[in-house]
Amino acid sequence: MLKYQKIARELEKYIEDNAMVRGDKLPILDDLMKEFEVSKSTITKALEILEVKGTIYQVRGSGIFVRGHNRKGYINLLSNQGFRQSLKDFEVSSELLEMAVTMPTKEAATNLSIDMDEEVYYVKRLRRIQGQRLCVEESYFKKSIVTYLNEQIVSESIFDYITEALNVNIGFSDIFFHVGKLNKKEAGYLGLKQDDPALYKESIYHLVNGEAFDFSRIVYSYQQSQFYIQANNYLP
Amino acid sequence: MLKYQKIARELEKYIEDNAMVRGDKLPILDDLMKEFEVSKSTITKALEILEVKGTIYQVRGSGIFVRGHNRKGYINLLSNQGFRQSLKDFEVSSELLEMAVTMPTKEAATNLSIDMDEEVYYVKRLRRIQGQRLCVEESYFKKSIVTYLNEQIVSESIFDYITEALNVNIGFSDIFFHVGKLNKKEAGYLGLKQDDPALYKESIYHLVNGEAFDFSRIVYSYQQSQFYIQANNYLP
DNA sequence: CAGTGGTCTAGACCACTAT
DNA sequence: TAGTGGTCTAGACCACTGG
Repeated sequence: MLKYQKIARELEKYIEDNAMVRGDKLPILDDLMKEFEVSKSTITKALEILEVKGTIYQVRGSGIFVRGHNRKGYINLLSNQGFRQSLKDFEVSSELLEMAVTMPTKEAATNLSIDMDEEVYYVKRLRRIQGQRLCVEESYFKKSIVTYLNEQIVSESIFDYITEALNVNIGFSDIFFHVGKLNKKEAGYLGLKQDDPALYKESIYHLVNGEAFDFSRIVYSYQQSQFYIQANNYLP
Repeated sequence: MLKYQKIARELEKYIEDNAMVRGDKLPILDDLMKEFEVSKSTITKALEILEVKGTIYQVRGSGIFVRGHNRKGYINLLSNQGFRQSLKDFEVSSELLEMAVTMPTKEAATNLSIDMDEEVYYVKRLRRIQGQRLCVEESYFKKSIVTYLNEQIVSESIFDYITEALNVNIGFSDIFFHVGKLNKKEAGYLGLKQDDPALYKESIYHLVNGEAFDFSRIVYSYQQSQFYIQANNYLP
């Protein structure tokens, strides 16, 4: 593991362990350099990661402070490692509805930039949060990248498996969403009524080399879904 | 202006001017260093900004490539400079519904971390996109930071004014959102029916020193609002 | 193996904050 | 004005890609 990654993780742990909250001050740069026995740039890089993630903010001439927010029950929209990170305090479960090796739909093929005769894993799951139905997710994984899936894997975190067992490096993702009305089938899955509001989210995940490997479409129940994002303002 | 900011902007312009699309290759690091006559780290910093913004992605051993996406009509959820950046191809207008110097609501006071007797500017606007009603926005600006507003400013981009004329440096923002059903009043503003779906978005904007200065609550019409985010995956 | 991006260092100097 | 974070440099060495 890289030095700056390790430092970033340890600082996150430090914040967690000391139950630090918004506005609390972290040690100054000089002390962090001495503590971790690295150069200033390496500390800076670690802090930058935490800044981008929304964990801290730095104020020139003043110090390094904990960010975070104080609303409970919100899901981090950008946390793509399943829901593990943002909902670690919640009970999240997955019910497998369907799984198959198949050809992609036209929509999936377009979003994955593949031909319609290239095989994909299709996975459909109902996800619950603390027993309540949260969303229905349909995913298409390129079989050339995600070479194997089974019921066991799919009922846990697919992304953990992909990154750890298959050693796939995820680079970036494009997320699109809009609000709409549930159709009858969707409403059935979520235990709601037809025409009830819903959030529709489509994500395209890419490898570090830019190749798309996963297209997913999620319909969130309007009752359980509250999201947050922590943004930074670059380039004034 | 800082060197790396200038370089980042010029590279954005280069991509734009050459109508580059996803997958197109930019000059290699070495050439960029020579072209801009700066050190490797400075180029790296500029590229990092573009990477975080979702403009490019870098592949070790291969090159620097244009990212971007190809869906038209989507709003960048993280673009907080009004809608200028992401919707520059669209006609966006604001109709002022209400403006006053007043005391905050309890909700606004909480989110801004101020007392209920501290003055704020309250601004309520209806925003249109290509003539269609897009959203209703209510904002509370701390008067101690945003010292003056008028109808002219408010009908254009408040954020442009704040950053440029008032010289306020925006640091970061927390964004929360959920889906719900319109009430009668909201539906009236948006030209929709009661109980139609809507996206509710709350944002808290902070200065670089972490002080909250703007709390806003936006209700988006489900018909006009499609959003996107370009995310990066840090720390596997 | 050559090309290309990533990590890390040591240090100079700059810009903002708080007192 | 001392303290603290930000910018920038020059260079060594590492890791991945692709012919």
